[in-house]
Amino acid sequence: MNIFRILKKNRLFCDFDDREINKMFDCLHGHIHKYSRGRVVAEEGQPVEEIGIILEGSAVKFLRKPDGSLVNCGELEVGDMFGEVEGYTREKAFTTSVVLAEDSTVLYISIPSIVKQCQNNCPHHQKLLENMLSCLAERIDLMNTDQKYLKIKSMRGKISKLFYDKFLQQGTTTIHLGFNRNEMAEYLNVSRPSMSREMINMKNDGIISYRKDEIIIHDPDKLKELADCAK
Amino acid sequence: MNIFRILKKNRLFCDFDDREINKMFDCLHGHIHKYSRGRVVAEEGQPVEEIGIILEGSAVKFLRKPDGSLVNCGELEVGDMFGEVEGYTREKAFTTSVVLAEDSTVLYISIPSIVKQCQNNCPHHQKLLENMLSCLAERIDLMNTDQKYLKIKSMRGKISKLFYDKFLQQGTTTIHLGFNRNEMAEYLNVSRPSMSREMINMKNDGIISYRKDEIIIHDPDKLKELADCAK
DNA sequence: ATCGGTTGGTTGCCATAGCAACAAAATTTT
DNA sequence: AAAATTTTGTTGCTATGGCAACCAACCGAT
Repeated sequence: MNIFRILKKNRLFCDFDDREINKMFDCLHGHIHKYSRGRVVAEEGQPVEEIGIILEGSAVKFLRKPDGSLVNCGELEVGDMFGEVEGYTREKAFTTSVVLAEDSTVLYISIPSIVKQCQNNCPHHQKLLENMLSCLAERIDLMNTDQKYLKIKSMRGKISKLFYDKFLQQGTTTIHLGFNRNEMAEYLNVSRPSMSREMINMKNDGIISYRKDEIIIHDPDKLKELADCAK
Repeated sequence: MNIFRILKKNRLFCDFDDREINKMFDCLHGHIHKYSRGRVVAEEGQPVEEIGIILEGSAVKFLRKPDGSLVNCGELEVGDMFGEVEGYTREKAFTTSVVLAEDSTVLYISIPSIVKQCQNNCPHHQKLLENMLSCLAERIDLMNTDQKYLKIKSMRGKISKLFYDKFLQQGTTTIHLGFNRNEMAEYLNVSRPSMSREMINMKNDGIISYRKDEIIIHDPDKLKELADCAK
């Protein structure tokens, strides 16, 4: 495990070199824990003490519904963190529980030490701070995007906007989703059969064709129009 | 206009006293502009130079759709700010346009100076920083809430969750919405007639009754159940 | 090759919510 | 107070999408 390589996947540390990260370790009161699969490392409603970063393994975020059932509401992979949002709210309480999906290693760093003046007068500290702000700001950006899909009412609109956005991102008429059908349906908050049905319609209309994860866009203009006028 | 009183409505400055705010004015390169109604103070896609805070007047946020039409996507009142999210993303570009709805006064503050070490070694600076982090973190929290409503598929589920949340917030079985029907329908992303129809059904089922902005909850348990099992 | 397991495709039926259109209050303006 | 405007209630019709259920294809392991 190369901890530096892992941390550079994280928005907080992405633009630091190994020496700099090493130096900051102390200021941030970094410490590492190993856990086995199934361990609950964050409990919904409980106070957030530190920010956790997954170094090895993976985790699932859960929301506890009042009837006691758990709803999966996201995954954490290597390099992902938890507690970095709740840690800076007034409540400072976890809004989800985090359960390790496999044996995992977690790095913890102190929340206040990111904003506090560094005693060692470490010049990287300010950069870290900027990264934390970016991290939150960009998350807001991302959530705005997600909301757009949710707000579109028609199936064709949702699908078109998703495909068109991928088209713009990837720049080719053959796009890769990075979703299987179930995940895509869940992301768009629709049922898989209904989504499938509409994809067939769009295929029949000559707008797209597809095979598994690969979508071929035959009529980008039409797709754009559908994506744009979708409310 | 009491600028201090206004600024204290803002999450950034809410826990400072007048003297402290005054002192920070320089560090933040604060400067004030007056504009007349209709002035575009932020243009979607353009770089964010500073954070703006409305001191007098109000503004509307717009998204420009590709066909050129503008979609209202939020209002700014006295004490609200704009650019505080985009200013900390990598792109540093406005994601919406901000147009003043009346003659207005705007206070601008510098974006980097919030994270930079204060030359005057101003002790309040760190507090400000924490507030900025809170501001973003709490926004994420809020957006998570909004998303919950959007993800619920049934009309009754949406309505029930909204009312039940208000019930928990306000602590009384008679709640005030702070929405008219149009706004409520827009917030829930549904059509007003359909929403109205379902509210009538719920009234007939003896769960609620209402008159304008005032909702009386007759059966909180039932409402809770509906809100909870809503997917 | 055969067997489970997963993923994707397909269908019919039905409840739901959108929409248009109008009616009735209620509130603001004159 | 009357008029105008906004807000809310009401309705019928229809398109849409959820759901259950099933089939087909694919994939990795024995």
